[in-house]
Amino acid sequence: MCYFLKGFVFYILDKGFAVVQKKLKLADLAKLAGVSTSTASRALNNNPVIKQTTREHVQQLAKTHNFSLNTAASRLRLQKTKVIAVVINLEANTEQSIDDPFLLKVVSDINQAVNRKGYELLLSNSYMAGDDWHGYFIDGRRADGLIVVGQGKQQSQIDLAAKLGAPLVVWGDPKTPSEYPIVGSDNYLGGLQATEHLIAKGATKLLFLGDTGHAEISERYRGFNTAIGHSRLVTKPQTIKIDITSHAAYNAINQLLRDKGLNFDGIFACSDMVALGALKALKERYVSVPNDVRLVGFDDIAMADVSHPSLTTIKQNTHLAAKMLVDKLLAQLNKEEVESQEIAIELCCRQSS
Amino acid sequence: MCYFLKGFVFYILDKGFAVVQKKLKLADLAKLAGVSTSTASRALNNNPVIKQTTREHVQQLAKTHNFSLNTAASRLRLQKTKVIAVVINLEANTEQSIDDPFLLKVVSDINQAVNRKGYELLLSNSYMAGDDWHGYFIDGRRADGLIVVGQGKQQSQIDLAAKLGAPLVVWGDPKTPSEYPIVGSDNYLGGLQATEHLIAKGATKLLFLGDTGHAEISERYRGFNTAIGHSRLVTKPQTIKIDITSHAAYNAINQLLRDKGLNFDGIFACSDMVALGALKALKERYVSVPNDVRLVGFDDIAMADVSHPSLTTIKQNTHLAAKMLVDKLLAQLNKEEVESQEIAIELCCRQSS
DNA sequence: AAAATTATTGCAAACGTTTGCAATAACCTC
DNA sequence: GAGGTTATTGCAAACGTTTGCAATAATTTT
Repeated sequence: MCYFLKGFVFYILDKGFAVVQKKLKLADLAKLAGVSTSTASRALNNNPVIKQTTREHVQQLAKTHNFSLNTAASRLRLQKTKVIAVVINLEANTEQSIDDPFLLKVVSDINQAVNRKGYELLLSNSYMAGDDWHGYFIDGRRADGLIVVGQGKQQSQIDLAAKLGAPLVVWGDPKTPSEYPIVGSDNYLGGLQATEHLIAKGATKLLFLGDTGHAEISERYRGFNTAIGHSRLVTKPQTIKIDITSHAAYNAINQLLRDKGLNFDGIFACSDMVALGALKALKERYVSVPNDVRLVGFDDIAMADVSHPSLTTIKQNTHLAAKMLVDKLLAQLNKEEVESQEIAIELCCRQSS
Repeated sequence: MCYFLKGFVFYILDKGFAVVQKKLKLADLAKLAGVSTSTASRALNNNPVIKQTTREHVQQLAKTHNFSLNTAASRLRLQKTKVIAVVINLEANTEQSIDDPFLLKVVSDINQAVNRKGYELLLSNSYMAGDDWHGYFIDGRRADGLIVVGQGKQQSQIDLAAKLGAPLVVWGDPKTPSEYPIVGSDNYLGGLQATEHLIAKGATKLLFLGDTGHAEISERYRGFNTAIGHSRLVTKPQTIKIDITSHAAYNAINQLLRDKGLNFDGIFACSDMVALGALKALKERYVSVPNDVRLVGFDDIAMADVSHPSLTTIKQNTHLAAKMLVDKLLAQLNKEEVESQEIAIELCCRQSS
């Protein structure tokens, strides 16, 4: 085949030896179809003002020629991008890292939810976006809206972006008062149920493992304390503040056992990774789980089910949460009012308790 | 403050009650600086042809006004996006899912490597991109290049995109002959070392667990068989073909133990998730690891170290691989010739063997 | 069959950058 | 201080869409 079009020639060599093919622009496609650029544009967008047969003709031609619109031009003209930015909001220093399986699961679920709505996903972080997220993403026309994963310890960047008018939603603790919608699990109830479960299983000397500086985790901690308050049998609980990593948990439990011996019989870990780190330390010192120590985690990551003993945990419904996040963001783009929303959690009772 | 600019007025209310601020365009910034648009553009790009003081003045002004370029316009004009698309290439049906921790780790490492080079990351998949990746990403000006994660079982989409001239690199098995560069671990050597290790630890009845239809895994399998060929003690090994998930592995080992009893004493699992699934099944039936069965995985995901017994595995250097992928892609954008590259693997000897 | 209505198309401007080229300003050199 | 060189700036076009409005073609009404 060989086409001549005003201004240039392009070849398609079917043999597969070489394919030199100048990119078709809409004007070229229009010429091939024998219509004006505007008609071609409308035809591709299935605008009913264009005659049915013309629409089909142009669309057919676009398909056979593998035509794709230049999104840069389109975005410039339309002032929207059909892109949603996901910002992983983690403290720069140590702490829970981007490698955290739970966070990645959240991102993956968001990705699916975003795609289902016909949007693309720009994966980002504060390293790229700097401090002024509104400027970078919205003014910069990189995305139409933001999904922030993680409230972080201080929320100044989120607050600023929201104040400047960036459409945004946050994965975090929905009980936090805020100007923007927050979607997340009922962390308080999760903490409560986890701890009640530990107590029901006979634990009386409880240990909380996690970083209460986090909004979400402080709610889980509140639930922990409430449950203990309801019980007469439980003596004064311990709290060990650690980074949200399995490694930190492993070290913390090791040290505790070394220093004070086994002075607890139930652990509520603020995340599954933390629980698994603790579990490893316990097993290495031949502390039986669940006989000597009952253990409950949070998240229900894939590993929870695969570990031995499998991990009792509070399941976070990331799939549903992702859908809610995207729905609320799109509603905002649509100028609707939206509110924070709590996602129900579920106790998954397994072998560790 | 209150600025008057030809055509509109905007206010910045410092009290924080409301911020109504029309987006500055380059022309506005130029006007504020008292220079032409072209000078402003060059100043922002730090073009040395512009006087030092002018450059600083404009840059300063841009900073105080939180100016950001409209990337849509910029991309249209420059014909490049400063975006790299990452395509997760998974079979639609069951199989290894996007939730797989190892894959997510790879994506996360790529994200970092991409950012370090000043590019952004568009996270995508065949659901969005359809069949014609070149058309969608490159012609559509969504990205300047593609990183494909996973060769998939058939590579028609990758081949097509490459043939059409899309700058692309693939995470996969670098020994596969291809028109495009593939970066990945030395899977053959990994399989070889893993299996030699099992044999060295005294295993004689070996079991391979995984899907040999995959390019990478078939290489690991080749290494497995080579190692066995070198040994006199090992009797005819078994191969169980399963999806690359812990669940499938758990079921497979359960069924094998039920049907044939413990007829193996060493397992080479094609991935850590598979190994962990197998481990769980073994522990539930009180088969001791490593005493009765030695177990080696592949990947070295975070869980490998946290499981109990911790998992001996072949570590894939995803961090380095991600850097190589990005470097090679950028080199391609730079019209340089690039080749496939093998990343060294490393045996991580832990408790399971 | 003319007039009025409706269906369909095309013209041209606009979106906000970047850059080749021309123009001017500043500086040297003799 | 005239002529030549260099440093600095601005004009205007171009990137490829989409869309308001005007224009034409097709259809209906009278």
